[in-house]
Amino acid sequence: MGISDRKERDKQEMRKNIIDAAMHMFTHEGYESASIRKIADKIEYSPGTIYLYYKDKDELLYDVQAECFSKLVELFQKEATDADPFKRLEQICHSYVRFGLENPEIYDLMFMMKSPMKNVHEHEDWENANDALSYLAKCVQECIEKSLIRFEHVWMAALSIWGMGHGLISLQIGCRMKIMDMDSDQIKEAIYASVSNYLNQIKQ
Amino acid sequence: MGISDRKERDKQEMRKNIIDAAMHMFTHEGYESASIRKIADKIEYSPGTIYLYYKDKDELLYDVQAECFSKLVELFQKEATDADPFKRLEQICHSYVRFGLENPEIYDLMFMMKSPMKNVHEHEDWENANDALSYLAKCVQECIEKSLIRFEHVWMAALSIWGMGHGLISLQIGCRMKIMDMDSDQIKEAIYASVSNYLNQIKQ
Amino acid sequence: MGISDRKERDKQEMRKNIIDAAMHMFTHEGYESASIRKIADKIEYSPGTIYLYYKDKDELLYDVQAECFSKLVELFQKEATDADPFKRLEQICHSYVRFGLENPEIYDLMFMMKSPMKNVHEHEDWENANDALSYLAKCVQECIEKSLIRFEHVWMAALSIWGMGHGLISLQIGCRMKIMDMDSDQIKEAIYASVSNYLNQIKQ
Amino acid sequence: MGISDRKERDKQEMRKNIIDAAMHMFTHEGYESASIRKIADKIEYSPGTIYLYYKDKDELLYDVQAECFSKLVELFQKEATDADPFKRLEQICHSYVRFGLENPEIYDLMFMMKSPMKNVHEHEDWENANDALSYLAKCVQECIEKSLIRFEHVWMAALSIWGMGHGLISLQIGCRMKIMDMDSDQIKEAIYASVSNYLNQIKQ
DNA sequence: CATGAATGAGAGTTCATTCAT
DNA sequence: GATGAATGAACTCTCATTCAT
Repeated sequence: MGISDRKERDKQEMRKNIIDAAMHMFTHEGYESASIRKIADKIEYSPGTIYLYYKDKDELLYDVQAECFSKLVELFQKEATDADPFKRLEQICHSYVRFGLENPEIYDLMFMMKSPMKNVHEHEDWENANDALSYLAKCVQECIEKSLIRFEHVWMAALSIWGMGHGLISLQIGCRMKIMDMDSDQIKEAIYASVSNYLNQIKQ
Repeated sequence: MGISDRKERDKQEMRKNIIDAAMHMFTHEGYESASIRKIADKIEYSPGTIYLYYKDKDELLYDVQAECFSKLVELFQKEATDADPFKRLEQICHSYVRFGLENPEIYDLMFMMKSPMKNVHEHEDWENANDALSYLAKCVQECIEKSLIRFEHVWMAALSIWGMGHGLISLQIGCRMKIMDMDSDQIKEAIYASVSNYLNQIKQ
Repeated sequence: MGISDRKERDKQEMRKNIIDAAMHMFTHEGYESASIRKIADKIEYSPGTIYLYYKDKDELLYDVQAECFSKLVELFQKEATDADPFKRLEQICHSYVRFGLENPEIYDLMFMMKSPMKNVHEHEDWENANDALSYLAKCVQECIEKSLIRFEHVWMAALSIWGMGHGLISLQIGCRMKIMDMDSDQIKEAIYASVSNYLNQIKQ
Repeated sequence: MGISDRKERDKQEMRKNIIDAAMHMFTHEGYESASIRKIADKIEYSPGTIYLYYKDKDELLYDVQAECFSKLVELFQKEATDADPFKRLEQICHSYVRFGLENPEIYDLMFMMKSPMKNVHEHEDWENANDALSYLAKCVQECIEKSLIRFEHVWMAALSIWGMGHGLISLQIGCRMKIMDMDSDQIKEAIYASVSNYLNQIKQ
């Protein structure tokens, strides 16, 4: 028992190394640099070794994504703690937007790239996102229970709020905000303002 | 005069061919198939020929994007014609969402992929999107002038509406809706419903 | 007669245009930019037109080379005019070296690139270089006749002097002087000094 | 230890294969045939394999150049061994000229082509050439110390001798000797004669 | 005379992945 | 378990040249 435990532990450790290296490449050199070879180089293993732990690149990216999500959850747990559900909702949204704008490459991996989603099959769960979205969903549920927002269904509220936040962030990451006649800082301000404004609109 | 006219026409026609081929590949085989080689193959020309009309792939994609936007504008002009600005706003949103959900690869090219945006430099306009977004902006402006929606600034209203629509569509295109416990059709319904709901929320 | 004369004149004029454009590209953008297409673009003709005047690129380059040589001869005629043959020899060498160091791309075309020489066949003359090298040869001949240099044969003297000058210039143009522990200016000084020194050595 | 040694040996062997193939192509098919693809074909590997050993073509060519230089040094060590420094100098020059005339494509790579020099940056050493030129420099130094040649500075003597030799060889390789009214064999004779004559001129 | 669209061949390079060791 | 050499297919792009008009 002890032996197979250790093996499992070793395996997890190695996976962790791989993931950390990949995240570092994403963050610091852009997702275009995150090739299997370069990740392997970074941890000083051979490319082949990666395939002992992941069947293909998509699977690896899925795990990297998981790690990113746990960072996001940590952020929520640190920054979105107000007792008042609506205020907490505001905190969640603010953290989410900041996370996206400050970590565009990682946000891309989490919410935009198709590759990591290839292994989440129809009728399966996207486990990576569960905790983060539950955090939002629970908060939304409290808001609804206390009639703090103009929604009846939790799922529609959560989806709408997420949609609004994601929409604004991803337009910016994808350079589509160039159509607004603003510089980069102004755009970021506008995004924060739009989200705040939206929350005010749904407040009741 | 006639000659140079014809030449110009021929040139435009060829560009049109290239764009159509590229759009076809996008739509039917996914954006991964949209390599210069494959596009050239499709129109039965050599890869080099593409470079007589476009200086690089990004420039070509930018033009394909333009074509996509003109389809979207056409759609608006056909489907979003109600005299009442708020109803027209609803029509615009509905058309936009349907366009995105029915043409995911093309929507990707228009609003998500980075490549075609590389030739839109800082402080420049993203001309491709002008007409489509003006269509929305004008409608929003009328809504605000007639106090039909709970917004003061045109740009914030337009950005928010676009953000919400884009957010929901792009989450779906990027397979992130897998987290919702619904099948594909239910998700699409949920997106339409969320957008409608949002419009009701901002109605005043 | 008049008509065919004019045609010939026109033809020469066109060739001159092509050559000038090519030289300009060589000088200002490097020989790598001197593609047929770019030359044609520069004179606002089509690539095909070039082939009405030259059977291939090598032939064109040969003509560009001719133009370069006439510049060199002009330089000799302006700067190498001393009545004393040995002093004139010094002037010739100095002008030649300066020409090479100041116009490396053109020097390359004249004395290093293989392409323009492809149309000078075995047992044929390299006409382009005749005037420039005659200028040197005549000067050398006078030097020998007046016993100013330690050579008996004109051809060997001319070949040696040219060899020395060309050797030093082409090593520099080809970046081989990097082996000397000197910066760019020092190297150029060293080249001038070596040539002067050589002339002193052969002086008698 | 033994294992990593073998690995290193294997790696060096493979590099040697690549270099040999490249040299062979240079020698027998001309430098235009020395594309990555063709070199890979020759050793029956895929093009990508080359990039496991060299980061780009310039780096490969630089290594091929190194190999060429070691051949030249070998030649010096075999043929330029006279105890008398001046006689050794004559032997060096003779070997150098013969090497150049008999291996024009390789000489081109060593002393004329720009590509392999791209990785020798400003203020860096051109290591490949060190041994060969030291061989010359040491000999020249002895000559000067024993007052056998009319030079004071080692570097100027070496530069001049190299310049003369290189000038004559490279004019011939570049087909510029076509201007001399001689056939190929006569030209080679003339080059040897000119170099000998030069050495006599600087003898004191 | 001039066009200029088109070609075909080729360049260097990068990638995810495999597999004998 | 780990290696790392090797693959094969793909990529974007450039070029000298041709030829129907």
